[in-house]
Amino acid sequence: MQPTLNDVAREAGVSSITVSRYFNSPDSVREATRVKVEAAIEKVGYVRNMIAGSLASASSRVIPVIVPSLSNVVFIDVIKGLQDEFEAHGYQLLLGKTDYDLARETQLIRTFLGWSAAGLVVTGLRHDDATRQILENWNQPIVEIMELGEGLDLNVGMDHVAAGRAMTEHLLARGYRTIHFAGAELDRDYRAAMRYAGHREALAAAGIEDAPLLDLPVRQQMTSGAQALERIKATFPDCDAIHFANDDMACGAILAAARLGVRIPEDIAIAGFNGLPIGEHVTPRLTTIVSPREQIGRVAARKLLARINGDPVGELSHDLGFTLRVGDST
Amino acid sequence: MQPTLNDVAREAGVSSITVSRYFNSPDSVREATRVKVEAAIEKVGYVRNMIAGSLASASSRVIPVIVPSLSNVVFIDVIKGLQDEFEAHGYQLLLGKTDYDLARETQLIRTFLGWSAAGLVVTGLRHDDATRQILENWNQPIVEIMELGEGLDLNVGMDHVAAGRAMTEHLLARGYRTIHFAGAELDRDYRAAMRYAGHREALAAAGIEDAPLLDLPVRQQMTSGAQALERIKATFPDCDAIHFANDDMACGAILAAARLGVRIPEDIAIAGFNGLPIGEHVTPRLTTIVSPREQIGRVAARKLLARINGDPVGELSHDLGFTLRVGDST
DNA sequence: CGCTATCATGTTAGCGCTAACATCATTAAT
DNA sequence: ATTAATGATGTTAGCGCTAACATGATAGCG
Repeated sequence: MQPTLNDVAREAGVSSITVSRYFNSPDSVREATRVKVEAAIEKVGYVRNMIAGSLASASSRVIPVIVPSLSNVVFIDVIKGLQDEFEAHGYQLLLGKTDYDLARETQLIRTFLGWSAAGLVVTGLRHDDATRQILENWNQPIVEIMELGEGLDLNVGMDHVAAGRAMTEHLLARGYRTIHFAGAELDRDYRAAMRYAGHREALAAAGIEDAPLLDLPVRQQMTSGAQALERIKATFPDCDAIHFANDDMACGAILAAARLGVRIPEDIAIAGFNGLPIGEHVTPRLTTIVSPREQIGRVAARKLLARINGDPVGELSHDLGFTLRVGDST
Repeated sequence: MQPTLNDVAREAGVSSITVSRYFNSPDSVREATRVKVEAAIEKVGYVRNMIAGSLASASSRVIPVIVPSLSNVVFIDVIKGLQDEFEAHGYQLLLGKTDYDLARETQLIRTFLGWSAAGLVVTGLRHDDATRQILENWNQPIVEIMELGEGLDLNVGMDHVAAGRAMTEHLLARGYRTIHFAGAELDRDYRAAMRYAGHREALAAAGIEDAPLLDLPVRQQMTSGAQALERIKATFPDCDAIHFANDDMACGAILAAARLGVRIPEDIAIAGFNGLPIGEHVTPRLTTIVSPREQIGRVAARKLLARINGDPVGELSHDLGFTLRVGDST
C-alpha cells in the first residue's frame, strides 16, 4: 500500500493537516517543521493522492480540453500551447475529441464535470442546447477557443471572416478576378465556411457577385487539394485563382501542378490558410494566412489560470489576429 | 450543489448502492429497478462523481500517456490511436510531455500515480533508475511504446534497427554505394540513432565500413533536410544517396532539390522514414518506410485494457513491423 | 506581568462513493 | 411443504484528504 499523509505525519511528529498544509500553503508552515516534513516525505516515499485531495476540496487540478479532431495540425498546435502552460502550473490536461459531433461534446462535458475540473477549454462558440445549459450552470471558468464573439465566458481566437476577406482582397489586388474557393466538408469545418463568407464579402465589395465554391469530401487533405486543382482547371478554364480552405490542400495543389504542367501563379494562383512550415518549402512558396495556433493555446491557458486564481483576465474576448504571408504562388 | 447518488437513490426509492451498481455492474440490477433508477437520474440531472468513485475503489478510469514531444507527428498519430481506443472504452487520457528529459519523466509518473491510474503508457524502453524503481513497485499494467525488447511489462512498437537496415539494403540493391545518413539531434532522438545503427549494419554487411553521419541541430525539420542536402552536395560530391532520419527532412531535401537544380534520384537519391502523406505528393515520390504509428497507439491501448480487465494479452512484446514504400526518389 | 494579537498547529467531521458483508426475496429441487 | 441455492438489494464502514473551527505557542504592548 502507498504511504498516506498520516504516515508522513507520524514520521515527522506532526499532524496530518500540517503535512497537507506543507503541500497546499507552504508559507503557513514554520521553516523548521517544513524541514521535518520534507525529510519524512522523502523517507516514507510519499506520493500525494490527488483523488482524495480533490474529493475533500471539491476541486481538482485537471482541465479538460475538448477538440473536434486530432487529425488536424491546427488543434495539435493549440493543444501543444495549452499543455505547455498547464503543465508548467501543475495542472493536468484531460483530452477529449468530438469528431465534430455536438452531441458527443455534451457527453464529454458531462463526464468531465464529474472530475471536478478547475476549468474547461472547448473548441468553438457553437454548442448544442444541452451543452449550453450544463455550462451556464457550471461556475468554473471556461475558454472557448479558435473563434471570437459572444461566448459562455472567455474566448480566445481570431476572426475567420476577416481572414477570408483579407486573403481575397490580396488576390483582387493582384488582379485576379475569377477566384474559386475550395474546401473540404465545410459544413463540418464551419470556421472554413466563415472564411468563405469573408471571401464572398471581399468579392461583393469589388462588385463580383459570383463566388464559386468547390466543397470536396475529405479523405486526405493534400489529395483533395490536388483533386480540386485538376477539377477546376478542367471545368473552369477561366478561373485564375483558387483560395483554399487550408495549407494542406493548397500545397497538395501546388505539388500536383508541377506534375500536371500547370504554372503557378501564371496559369492559376494558389492561396492557403494556416501558415504551416511546408508552405515555405514548396515551389512556388505558398501565399497564406498565418494563424496564431500555439499562441491561442497559450493565451487560453493563461487566461483560464488567471481566472482560476482570481487574477484579472482582461477582455473576455481575446483576438490574436493573423498575418498575411505573401509567397510566390499568387 | 450537484446531486449525489443519494439524491438519485431517494428519488428512485432504492438505496445508493443500487444506483452505484446501476453504473458499475448493471447486470446485477433487476430490469424494473434499472428503469426506476434511470428515470431518477434523468429527473435530478445526476452526473457521476468520478473522484469519489475513484477514491472509494482506489482506482480511476484514467490512463496517463507520456510522450517526449508534441511537435513530432509520430507521437500525435500514436496519441490519436490511444485516445480513440481509450475513449471508446470509457477511459480518460491524461497527457504528459517530457521534452526528452528522463528526470521530467520520473516527476510526471510520480504525479500521475497519485491519480490511481488504471494503467500507464510511456514512450521508449529507456528510463532512469528512479522511474524504473517506481514502476517496478507499481502493480498496474504498463505499456512501453515505439520500441521492442525486454521492458517493464508490455511493449508495442517496431524494430528500428531493422528498419534502418531495410532501407539501406534497398539503397544498396539499387546500386548506391556512398550513402550518408542525416538526422537531427540523434542523441535525443535515440530511435533515429537505432535506425542509423541498422544502416551501419547493412553497409558493413556489404563490405562498406564508412557510414558518414550528418547530425544537425533541429530548428524545423524540413529546413534541416534542405540544409543537409546542400551541405552534403557541397562537401561530398561523391555521395550518391542520403538516408534521412525522417520524412520531414527527406521532403525538405526533395523540395530544396528542385530549387537547387539537383536531380533526384539521378544526382542523388533520397530516402526517408515514417510514411507521411506528404511523401506521396512530392516529385519524385519519396521512398520511405511506413511506420505503424496509429496502429501502435491502438494496439497499445487494447493490450493495456485487456490487462486491466484481466483478459489474456498474448505476447508481452508486440512487433507491428514496417513496410518499405518504394517511391521514385531512390 | 497580564492581556491581546498573531502565528503555528491540532481536532473533528465529512467530501461521495464503493467493498464487503448481511439480509431478504425468489426459485428450484426434493 | 421444506430446504438450499441463487439473485437482488441493503447496511456499515472507510478510502485519504481538506475545510472549518479550536487550541496552543509566541511576541508585543502598556
